[in-house]
Amino acid sequence: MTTADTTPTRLTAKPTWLISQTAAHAHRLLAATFAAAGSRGYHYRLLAALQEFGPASQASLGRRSGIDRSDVVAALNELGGRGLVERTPDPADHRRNIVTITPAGAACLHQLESLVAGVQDELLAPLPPDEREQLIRLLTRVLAHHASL
Amino acid sequence: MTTADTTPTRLTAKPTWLISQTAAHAHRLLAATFAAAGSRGYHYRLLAALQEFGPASQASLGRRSGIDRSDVVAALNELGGRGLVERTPDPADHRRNIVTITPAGAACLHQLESLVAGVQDELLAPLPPDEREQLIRLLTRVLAHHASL
DNA sequence: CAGATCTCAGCTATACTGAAATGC
DNA sequence: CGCATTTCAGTATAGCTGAGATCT
Repeated sequence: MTTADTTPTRLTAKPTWLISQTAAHAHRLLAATFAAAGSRGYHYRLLAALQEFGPASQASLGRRSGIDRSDVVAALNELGGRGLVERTPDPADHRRNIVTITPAGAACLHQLESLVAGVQDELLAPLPPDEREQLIRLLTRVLAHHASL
Repeated sequence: MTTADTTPTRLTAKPTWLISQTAAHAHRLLAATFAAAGSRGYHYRLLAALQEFGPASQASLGRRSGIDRSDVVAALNELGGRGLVERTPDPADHRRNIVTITPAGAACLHQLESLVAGVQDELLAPLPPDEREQLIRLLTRVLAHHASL
């Protein structure tokens, strides 16, 4: 019993199991990649949102990148400490901070972007291009359905 | 800025994002379902492995259900406290415990099983049967590839 | 001896809740 | 007033690591 143990088909046949296990694997790949670059997933997501839509409030950033308001604070503290973003009070609405990506932040994002692209390729290695597209379309539809409740 | 904020296409186009977000949603559904039944994911996985393969050592259980040796201990403590499993020393190998599912454990698993089936249906609601099969096959292949390294 | 097993203590990332302070 | 924003403190799960004690 020191070697192979089989996983119950009750589990392996279930979509939730397949998705969770695949996500866990993706997370391992991403976490290792980000850690090697001194970052983590939240950093990449926030920088990407800033680059694509420009300066924004923290609440808006959180909604765009799917990160809780509470975790946005901590992640921005880390990014700010590394000089990758800047936080300035919004003169038009004193409740808000306006978060801006710095040139160093854009450079960091650029580097992370190519690393992340490599992970996509590694994760979907066993699938040819057309089946990768199929998988992407199916997952997109599942997500869209649950987002538009 | 109080309402809709769009997610960057840089993120939404990436398989790792789609899979992680779908997994997060699946996890929310499962966690809520398990919590309502006074259990959690690890409990279901362990009970399923016990039912499908019969009594086993903790190490073997962990390998079958993909749970770390360390977490198996805690989860079995909880299951044991509720009388759903029994832990007895293995007379043939004094390092091991033999874990057995009790009738109460089997009943609990039966109940969880139908709840979990409902979650599968809810998660894949937007997909017709043939596309559900497609998604299952694609994910199975991805997982198989990374398992057989 | 090497190696497997069980247990405990602790860690990280993700995701989330509640509440306070402030401002619109 | 209700509501949005930022912040902090705390919770829970999943997935780990390291170490010790015990046994094959």
